[in-house]
Amino acid sequence: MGKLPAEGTQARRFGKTRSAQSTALHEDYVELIADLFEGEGEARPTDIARRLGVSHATAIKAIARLKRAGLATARPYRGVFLTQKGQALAERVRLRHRLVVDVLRALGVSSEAAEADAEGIEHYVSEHTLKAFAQFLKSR
Amino acid sequence: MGKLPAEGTQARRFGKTRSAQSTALHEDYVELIADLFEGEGEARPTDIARRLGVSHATAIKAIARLKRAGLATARPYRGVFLTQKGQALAERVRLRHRLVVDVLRALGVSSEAAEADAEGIEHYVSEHTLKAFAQFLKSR
DNA sequence: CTCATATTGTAGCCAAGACTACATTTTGAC
DNA sequence: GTCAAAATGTAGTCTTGGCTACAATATGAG
Repeated sequence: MGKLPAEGTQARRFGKTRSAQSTALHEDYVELIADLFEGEGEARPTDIARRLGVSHATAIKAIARLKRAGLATARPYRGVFLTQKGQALAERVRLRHRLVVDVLRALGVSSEAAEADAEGIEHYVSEHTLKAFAQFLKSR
Repeated sequence: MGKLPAEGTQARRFGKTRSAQSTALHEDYVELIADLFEGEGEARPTDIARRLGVSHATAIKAIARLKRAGLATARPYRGVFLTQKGQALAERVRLRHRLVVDVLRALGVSSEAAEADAEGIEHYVSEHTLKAFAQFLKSR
């Protein structure tokens, strides 16, 4: 880390994005695991992999990273579970996702496109912007 | 590549995002190089690195990837130039960036947050959504 | 014209995220 | 209860994007 921009001539964007990238995948996995729990009652690596469109090996490695990050627990052949921290993250992610989708739809984006785009967009919406979104939806 | 989702039970989001990830950095670099050209008349690796907040070595490697992707050319110690393809991409990216920022601001997001968030968001806004954004801005 | 300094380039390392191929467990049919 | 099939896990490889450390080239003072 370290070495913040400090911008020379024409201060501009860039900066945050870089480190945020890492978080996005965690968020996707956690969100999906919470989802599977609700729908299926359990979250198995194979289902996770299928839903994310990756190989099961990839999913398992990602789950290992979730464990390292303290977001999930998993015993061999016994499925994946979210820790409290993981569940909290899942909840936040879910609210944010819904908010982004709602805003997009309010702007005239089709439901399908809204869902699809939100999946990418949601990871980059700051708290500030999130609040503005909520405000906008309320007052219109 | 290959192996598209095909979704089992409750078809949901995910899918596109994965491959789009790779494009985002290319877009950032191309956008910045175009920027530097306008502002400084040239795009040097060190400036690029400073503006992106990465080491110059990282920037140089990224530039090599841009060259491989046919977006830029660069002769040793002679700066970086965008190909036609690179310039076209830069233009598209710039328009999109502006549109995203304008929409965010229209929704009540502060200029600073709009600029910052747009940097991440813009890479995930589809053509469809872009059109909706333009429409929204026009008709209000 | 020389030489210190700044810029640029190269090499080697690392972690993440993805894959395929192979090994191990579980599970369910029989 | 056995055994094949499905699920899960492990190992090894690749690319990307990042870093530091070191080498090479330009540039500008003098």
